[in-house]
Amino acid sequence: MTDRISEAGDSDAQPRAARGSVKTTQILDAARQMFTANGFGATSMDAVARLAGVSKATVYAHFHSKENLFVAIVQHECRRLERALPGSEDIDTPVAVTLRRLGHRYLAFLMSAEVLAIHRVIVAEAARLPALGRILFQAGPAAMRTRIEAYLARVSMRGQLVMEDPALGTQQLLALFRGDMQLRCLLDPEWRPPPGDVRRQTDAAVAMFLKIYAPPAPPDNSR
Amino acid sequence: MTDRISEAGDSDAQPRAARGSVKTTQILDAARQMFTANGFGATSMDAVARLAGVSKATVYAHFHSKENLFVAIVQHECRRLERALPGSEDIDTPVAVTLRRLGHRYLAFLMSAEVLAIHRVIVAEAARLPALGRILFQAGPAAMRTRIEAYLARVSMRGQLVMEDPALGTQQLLALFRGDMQLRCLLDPEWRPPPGDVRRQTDAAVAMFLKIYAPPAPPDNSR
DNA sequence: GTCTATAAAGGGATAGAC
DNA sequence: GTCTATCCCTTTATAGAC
Repeated sequence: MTDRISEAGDSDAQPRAARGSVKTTQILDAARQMFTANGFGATSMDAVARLAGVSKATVYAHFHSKENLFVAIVQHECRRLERALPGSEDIDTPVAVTLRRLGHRYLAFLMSAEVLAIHRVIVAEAARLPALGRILFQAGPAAMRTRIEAYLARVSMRGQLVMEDPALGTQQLLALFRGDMQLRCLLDPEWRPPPGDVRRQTDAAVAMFLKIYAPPAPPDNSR
Repeated sequence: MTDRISEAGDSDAQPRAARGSVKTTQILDAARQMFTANGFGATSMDAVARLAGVSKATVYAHFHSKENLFVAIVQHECRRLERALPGSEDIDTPVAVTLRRLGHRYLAFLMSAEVLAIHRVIVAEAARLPALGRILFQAGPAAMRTRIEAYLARVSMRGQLVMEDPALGTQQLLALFRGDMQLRCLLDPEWRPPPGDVRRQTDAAVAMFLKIYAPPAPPDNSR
């Protein structure tokens, strides 16, 4: 059990050397590739060092241990992910259009190779590093939920939707977007949604959502 | 990379010894515990042998390799899971009641420790053993979908629901049941849904579902 | 900080006796 | 089939020179 993880990992997952140094970047990049491609257990520090073009001792000079490096990677990826989340700023576009566009971008994001990879590696190690899962959940699903909720609350206030509980509505909308596509991609990496299915799924989700939450008799100017 | 997996694994994941033998059962049981608790990479054959109370050579006498043993475990668990899926047989109970009960059992099932564990270990190794992911998806989500779809089609034929596309309706219903609870449990093993949330979520899902698919003006005899 | 070389430990898998 | 003992390899991590 070489890759058993003792605790919640070192609290400082920072490189010991200068943060922006060239080698540090090379190591982080190589580690990201290896960890997301092969997972924690199947990635050796030798392989990381080789891919980064440095010696193994250099890797250890920058990161105390393998777990330390892993935590640094995950935190780094979470920051990237959070920045890449689709927004929904256009308040004047018809709600249906915004929601469809949002769903499309959300699904494309969720099922991109990078996001699936980070999900996989987190799920795999979550039992031994619970803190990482929480970090990812906050940076990903929770952040997304907050953004959508704010948007839904805003258009509700403007009377474009009738929604008592924006938190519930957000959960429902995102769940309808996802369907089982995300889980299926995680379980079967060779599976990809058939062409057109993403659009069909988002359209069906928005249609269902609006049947519930659209105001009683609005002039339908969304299509 | 000792735990890199070359191919789709041996096609026969059967023990070489008699199937029902006591030692075989002990080994399978020990391996299930270790794999689901620690994942593939972090589980050593030594540990399995020790927990099973046999020697390592005996383990190898029953299963050609570590991957072989892993595949056998996953297949075994999938059969167990499929048998444990909640059914929906009572055709005369009001639809709302059946759906609420179904959702409750579905969520309890999805978030049981055993199901989460097998999901985790599959997601972790899916990149290297894609066949396993497909097997689990067929045994789990796909099988569940088929059952619900058959039920929804049946009650639709009896006029208790108005639904053009039972496949779509099934996807929507299950997605609403899950929300983000499953993913959150996978990412953060220490997180559990707050008491009452499961019921609230299923009730909200059924309410939304029926607002869409209930017949126009039925005598509401479900509550 | 960075390298080469190596220590120390653990892993999967097998030989050979019974 | 089952055990004990062991082979052989990879892994993490470090020592010591520069």
